[in-house]
Amino acid sequence: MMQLPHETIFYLLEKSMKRYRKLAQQKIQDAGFDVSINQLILLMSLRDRPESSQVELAELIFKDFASVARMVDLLVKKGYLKRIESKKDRRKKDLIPSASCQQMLDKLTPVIQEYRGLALNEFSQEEIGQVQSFLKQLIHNCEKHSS
Amino acid sequence: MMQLPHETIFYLLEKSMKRYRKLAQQKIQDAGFDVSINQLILLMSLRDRPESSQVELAELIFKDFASVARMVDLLVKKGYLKRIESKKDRRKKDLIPSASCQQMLDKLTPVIQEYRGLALNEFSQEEIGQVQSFLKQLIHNCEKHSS
DNA sequence: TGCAATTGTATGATATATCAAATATATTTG
DNA sequence: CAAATATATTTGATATATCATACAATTGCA
Repeated sequence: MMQLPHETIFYLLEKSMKRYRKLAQQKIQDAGFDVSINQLILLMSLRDRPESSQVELAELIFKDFASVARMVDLLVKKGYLKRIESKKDRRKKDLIPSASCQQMLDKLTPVIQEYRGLALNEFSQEEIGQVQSFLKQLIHNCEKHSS
Repeated sequence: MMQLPHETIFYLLEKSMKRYRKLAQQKIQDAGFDVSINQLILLMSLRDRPESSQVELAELIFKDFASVARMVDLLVKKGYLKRIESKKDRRKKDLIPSASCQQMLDKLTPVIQEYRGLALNEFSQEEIGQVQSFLKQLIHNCEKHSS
């Protein structure tokens, strides 16, 4: 007897991510900004580690190199990033945030804190910590059994 | 002071889903089948509720109507489903699994149980239950604050 | 009954995910 | 140093996600 997909914890994981992303996207949009959560995460990660290559960014945000390359394309088109050939390693491109990018990130800080808080409302640090441990173990299990 | 994206629980959620899907997809492929996990979940849900409309399927698997319509397209092309105009409600299409679909689902049953088991290895029912409660509350929180 | 609102599906547009392959540059190694 | 290998990015192809729109059929209600 097999559990149906929607009865398993995996579908709750998926559903919770989707609901969270929906909330986040809506709050970002309500605040008047034209970035997706994915793009925002990329920009925040880059702000934290300005030297990151696209490969490093991809690892940091669990995305494929190809996805990152295309997200950077879009962010360049939107005027939030510049791609400049690196002098140290000419395979690489330095990713330079524009002034409008910085402004946007600053203005979005309270928005991000708001939706994170709404999602995690009423949870204790202990609870969150327990779930985090669980997820880390789950990730470890999956990685152990897939190349 | 704001946590960086990759320090939050949301990124562990995202990462764990990706790792799990990767494991599952690989096991399905190793078993010699040409469906994605998404397609498999759709087919399993449909097997459980053969009368489902595409709208109901979409709700069941947390996907958009448009996604489901396109997934059904692909499954029809692959020969796993037939779309037949419903007699009761001519807006609807009845989704009829082919014999090869049934066979595939039967053969995949142990595969699915295997990768679920690998991912959840060493967790107790209590732990899983706690995480499920957490996720349900998280989903509820997000839904409460987004339309 | 007849029209308005709703429902089920399909499609278009764009963003992202994933795999594979191409290209350019760097690094290693014989 | 030259050739093999590795790394960083880009691009192509296809699947999926999301929003919007379109259209047909159904339902609800005046």
